[in-house]
Amino acid sequence: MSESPTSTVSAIVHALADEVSAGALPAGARLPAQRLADRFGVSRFPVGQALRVLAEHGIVVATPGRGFFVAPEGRLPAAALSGRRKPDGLSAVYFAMAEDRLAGRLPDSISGAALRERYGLSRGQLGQLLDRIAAEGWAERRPGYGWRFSAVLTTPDALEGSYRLRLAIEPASLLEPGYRLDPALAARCRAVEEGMLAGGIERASSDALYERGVRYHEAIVGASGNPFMLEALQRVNRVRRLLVYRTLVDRQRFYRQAREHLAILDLLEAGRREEAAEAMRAHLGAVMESMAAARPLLETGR
Amino acid sequence: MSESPTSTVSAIVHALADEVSAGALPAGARLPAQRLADRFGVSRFPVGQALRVLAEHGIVVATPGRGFFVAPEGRLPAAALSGRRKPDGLSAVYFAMAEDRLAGRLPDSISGAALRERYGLSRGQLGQLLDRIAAEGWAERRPGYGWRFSAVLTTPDALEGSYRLRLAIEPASLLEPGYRLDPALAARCRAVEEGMLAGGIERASSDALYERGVRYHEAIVGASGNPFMLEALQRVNRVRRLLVYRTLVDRQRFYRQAREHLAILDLLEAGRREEAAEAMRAHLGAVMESMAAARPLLETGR
DNA sequence: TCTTGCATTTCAGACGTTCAACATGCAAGG
DNA sequence: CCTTGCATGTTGAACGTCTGAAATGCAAGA
Repeated sequence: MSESPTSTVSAIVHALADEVSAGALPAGARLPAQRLADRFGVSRFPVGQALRVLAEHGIVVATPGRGFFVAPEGRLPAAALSGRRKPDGLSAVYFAMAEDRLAGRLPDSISGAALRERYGLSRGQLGQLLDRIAAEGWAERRPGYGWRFSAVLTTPDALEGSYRLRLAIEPASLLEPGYRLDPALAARCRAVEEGMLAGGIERASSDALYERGVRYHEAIVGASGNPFMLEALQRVNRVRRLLVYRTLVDRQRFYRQAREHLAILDLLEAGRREEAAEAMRAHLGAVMESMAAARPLLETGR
Repeated sequence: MSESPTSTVSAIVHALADEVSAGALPAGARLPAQRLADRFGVSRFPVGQALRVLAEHGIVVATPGRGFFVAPEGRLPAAALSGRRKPDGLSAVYFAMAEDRLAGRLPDSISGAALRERYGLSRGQLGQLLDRIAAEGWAERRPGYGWRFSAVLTTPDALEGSYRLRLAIEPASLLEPGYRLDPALAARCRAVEEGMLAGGIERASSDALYERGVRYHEAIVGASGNPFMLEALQRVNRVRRLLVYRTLVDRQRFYRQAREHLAILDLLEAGRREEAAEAMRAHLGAVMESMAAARPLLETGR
């Protein structure tokens, strides 16, 4: 606990905690470092560190000289650890910047030095951040010095445009030859949606609701096996998050969305893909309409 | 001529050379540095350098103390300069790397140091390159060290998948509300296509043919005003270039393409967008079929 | 033989420095 | 008055160094 785990190590820690917590790794299961290393695509070194961290939390037990095993009473601490991932520090700045920008607190044009000053970033951090933002399309380098924020995202049309792209891609993805929705994945999606209907919508933060929707749609489109379609959707979703932050969410409409998500899953699992595509079209159209109703909120600013 | 022009300066040089060559800037026109600087969004400094370069080429004349003017006989050297842009050094490595990868000369997994060694790159250069490649989706950082090339692009399906994304996006873009094709842009597109039919197809390199097609489609989709659709198309086109390099082009089919391009322009300018969308669908479908016929070539490797 | 634990080697990111390129203010001239 | 030319201040990218982290090889033990 004294050490601050690096990204790789903590990723492994959380992945294993998840599996123990979910019961995928039963108590007493052996955990050979080499096996785990292969699975995560890393060497045994960070795996060993991760196991030591897990041992400190009582999730696994170390038998000196013989290896690591899942602790008999490991599921509880695993569940505790599984929840709280440390938030990326840079992401916080990213959202702060997006918020500042959308609220009009950042000028159209600004130098990198000014941004570093404002957000307290090092050179490298600012570089990463702005590269990411530039890739998402809401800022670009100016010739010469500095950066220019593009006006695209501040217009109310932007959100609508993002939905129209989804309307073009998502139904089409369901009709891709070779479409195959993994049953296990479908079951997980179904469980999430049903959990939402059974009270989850009230409990979840609006951030979590957005995440859930994104994951559902990306899973459905990803099953098409067309990486270009999936990537286009992922990109538009990353930007859409910024826009959605500024709309008030009507929690009621998430019930309808969840039911529609389930209906689409039903159709897909029954192999009725044309109907599923039509349902997806209707679903997105409905979401778009309910969004258009909330549109005045966008224009008033914060 | 002795100096090696920086990117900003050479961009201005070529932009001005283009305008002089096209006759947009008539002989004797005055070229105030401040005006040009505002137009390009930079300061007077690089503009002054660019003007000096143009003076060396005889495209403009400097009247000491009074400023720069387009040279009476400036159009010829301008046309000469307008053609040959200096190719980005990093781009050459990029294509070499793509070529090596698609030909199987690069392993699935490789460390950054090995890549730097192989292509003679500095740390920063390799970073830029791999970030770009990662953004395009054909390589990704491995946890730990090194990079992993994704298998996606080496499969023959990839090219087909890229067309199916375009098939979803492009016709839809023509039906976007607010679609407006700038008449001047339409005229330029038309001129290019007609030039192609009138012998341009035989003269152009296959690289130029690809460029021409991309520009046409991106112009058409860009007129939708939906930045998400345009960006999705641009991204898929960047990757598609790599795949197309490995297919043999049948020059004959470009005649048919050019005619279809013109027919779509006709429909758009007549405001018959639904029909244009349908024609675009048919056009892409035809291209995809002719590509499928060439598919065995992809599988044999170089 | 397979495993862990340790030591060595390799690697890439962070940091600070240097330098070329750009912005800007000012003086001089048409 | 507007323009150019020059001098000064600012910015960001390239380079080299350094440090922490990961890969790898090897020995010991179950």
